[in-house]
This record gives sequence, C-alpha cells and structure tokens, in this order.
Amino acid sequence: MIIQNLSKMERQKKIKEYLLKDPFLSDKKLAELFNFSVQTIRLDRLEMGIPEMRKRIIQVAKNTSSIDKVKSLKKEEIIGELIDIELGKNGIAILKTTKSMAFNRTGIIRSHYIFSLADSLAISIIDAEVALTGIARLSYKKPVYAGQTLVAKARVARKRSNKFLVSVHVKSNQKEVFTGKLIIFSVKDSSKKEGGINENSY
Amino acid sequence: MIIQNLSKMERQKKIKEYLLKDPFLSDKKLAELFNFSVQTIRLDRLEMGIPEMRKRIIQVAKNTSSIDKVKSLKKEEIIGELIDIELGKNGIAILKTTKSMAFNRTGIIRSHYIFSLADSLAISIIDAEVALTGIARLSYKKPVYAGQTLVAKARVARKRSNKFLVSVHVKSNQKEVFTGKLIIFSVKDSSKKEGGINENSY
DNA sequence: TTACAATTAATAGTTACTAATAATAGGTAC
DNA sequence: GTACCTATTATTAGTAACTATTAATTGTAA
Repeated sequence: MIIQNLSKMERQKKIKEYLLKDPFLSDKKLAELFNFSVQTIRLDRLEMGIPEMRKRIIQVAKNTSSIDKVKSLKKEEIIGELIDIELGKNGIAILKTTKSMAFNRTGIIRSHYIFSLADSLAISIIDAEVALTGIARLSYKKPVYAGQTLVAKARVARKRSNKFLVSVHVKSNQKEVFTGKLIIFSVKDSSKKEGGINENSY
Repeated sequence: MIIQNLSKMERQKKIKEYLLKDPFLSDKKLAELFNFSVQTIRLDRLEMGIPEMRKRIIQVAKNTSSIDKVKSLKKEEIIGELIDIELGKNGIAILKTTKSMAFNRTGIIRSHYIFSLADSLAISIIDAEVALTGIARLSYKKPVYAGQTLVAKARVARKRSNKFLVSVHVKSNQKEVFTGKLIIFSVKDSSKKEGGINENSY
C-alpha cells in the first residue's frame, strides 16, 4: 500500500498520523510507505520535531507519552485519548464517538459523554496529585452524531492558590460543539517539576 | 572455582533482578554498575537468554501500548436507577457508586459520573421525543466516595416554549453533594406518541 | 534563465548491539 | 611443570537506525 503524489504538507500530516497510530515505524519503512527517500522523511520529522523511532519507543515504553505526565488521572481514567499536554497550561484530547454513546433514535451523542471528555481533560492538565471539579458551566452548541470525532482543547485560564479556572472547547470538523468553564480544585501539589516540555507530544 | 562460580551466579541473578526492575539498562550501564566488562555482561545475558536492551524496550512498549486508550462509560455505570418520575415535572434516580467510578488513589467518584446521573435524569423527565442538553451549571459540593449511594432529584423549574430549566440535586446520606441547573431543549414533542416514556436516557 | 524550494545523495560519526575469535588470569589434575 | 579448564576481558567486523552536515539534482514559478 504505497502512497504517492502527496504535497509536502500532506505528507507531513500523514507522517504525523501514521506515527501517532504506530510509533514503531522507522524512517526506512515510512520512506517505502510514502515512496519518498529516507532523507526526505528525516527532514519532515525534523521540521515537525518528531523524535526518532527508538526515542519514540522509549516514550511509549515509559509511558512518558504525554499520558504519563498526568498525575491526577491514570490513563484508564481518561475519557478519550490524550494526544498532547502541557501540565498546568493546556491539553488536547480526542474522542471518537460511537453508537453506544448515542441515543438510539437520533444517533445524537449523549451530553454527558462530551462533558466526560471535557472534564477528564481539564482534570488531567492540572499539575496536582488530586484534582476535583468544583463548579462548571457548560454550553452545548451543536448536536454531535455518532461517528464524529471530537477534539477537546483545554486551557488553564486562571489560577488562584488551589483554584484553577479551565476553559474547554470541543470541536467536530472545525465546528465548535461544546464549550465549558470548569473550576477545579487541586488538593495536593506535586511541584517537583522536571522541566522537559515537549518532545513527548507531537 | 567454586567461589568464582558463585559470584558469577550471583551476578547473573542480580542482572536478572535489575533488568526486571529497569529494562532500560544497557550492557554498558550494567557493566559499570557491577564493575565488570561489557563482554561479561553480554555473555551473562546470552547464557540467561535475555534479549538486548532495544528488544526489551520494544516488548515493554508493545505491552503498555496495547492498553485500550479509549475508555468509554458503560451504560450500566451511568444510568443509575430511575425510581420515580412525573413526566414534565420531576423525577428521582439512584446511583450506587463503585470503585470503578472512582479515582484509584483517592476513591473519590469522578465528577462526570455524577453529572451523567443528573443529566440523564434531567433529560428523562422532559416530555419530548428528543431532548438535548443546551447549557448547564454544575456545582460539586462535597466529594463522593466509592460505595456511597447517590439520590438525584430533578425538577422542571421553568418551561418556555421548547426550553426547559431543570434543577437537579444529588444527595448522599441526606447531605447535598451536587446541584445543577440544566437548560434542556426539546426537539420534538412526544405527547401524542405511544410509549412516550423516554427511551432517551433510561 | 535565474532563483528558490524540495528532494535526494553522500559522508562521517553515534549507540547499542551480534558474532566470532583471541588473549589473559587463575585455578585444577596428574 | 605442563596441560587443561573456566571466567573474564579484548579485539575486530558487521548491523540498524539513526544525527549532522554538505552537496548535488530536480522541478517550478517569476
């Protein structure tokens, strides 16, 4: 299954996607897959800041792959898939909706699935051992239908002592379907930061 | 000979132990740790049939990455039990919380389970074929611990055309743990429909 | 045609190995 | 003492999957 005739941007986007799905692909295999030279693939990786295969594998093994940085939630506790995170700042999670999340009759996703995505992402980005939701304001903009993929972006808008105001925007096909403002309380601080921002997530 | 054999055996045993704890150790690092040459470590690994570092890491990575990243809420887990309802007016639902709904570390129930209870109850008391949550204000008063039983009471506070303001109060042991105000939109009226009781959420 | 981006090639150096062979230190057996 | 044996260490050649750098080639648009 060789892919051809791709623009540079398209190729880079695809490389990203492929590596998110399968971090075990070497440059050589990618080159064969996309029918470009190994050097081109390497340049692409460099431009996108994606580390080499061996480092990616180590990340996966250590679970340093963004998910492990999360202290409040373990990976099984996160609804959706966490794809990028900067602790204390922001994060992105994706949820692929299915029929089982929807009302049978309409195929519309039940609101609490969307809230669950937003809420667990919001909690994930708090840099604390224990984080609890206190107050939330939710706004559902558009119905989401089973099969649509939701992209949630959360951002710490304000911090006062142990109180975090987190805003979450959920989109499907570039269109906003949900926004929420959550006030989250951190119960314990885990401030033994080990600087390394990014490389973990791409 | 015996003494040396013993030390060799001891070393190999230790290597095994070290690698079980930390599969990321290279031969070089092991050699430094045990103060033996890299070649000796290699021979030890060979004798014990332990693969090289990179292969060990791949094993670890494949194991951990096989974990299902997308965890969704199961129906039985969120629904709770609808114990009383007056369509268009009010309703009561009960949810027995379990460990699987809680943070492992603290045993505190994840907020979206409580919201799910409140939201699906609120939707179910709306006398409409399709009801969707539009806006919600949530307030978590107290942490709920796994094992506690939650009682949710929902009431239609106001109705304007297809817009319902529903307030939900959730208690555990007579104490309020959550309140929410939800604005729910009915999309179609079901007052004439047969079996007008909501399959929507319950 | 020139200019520039995109792509490919080529080269040297790295890590963490495998595989094979050889050298050395120490003891044992007769 | 010499032959033998084991454990250990060293050496060499070769591998995959890179990084980093420089250079050459191809394509395309002004």
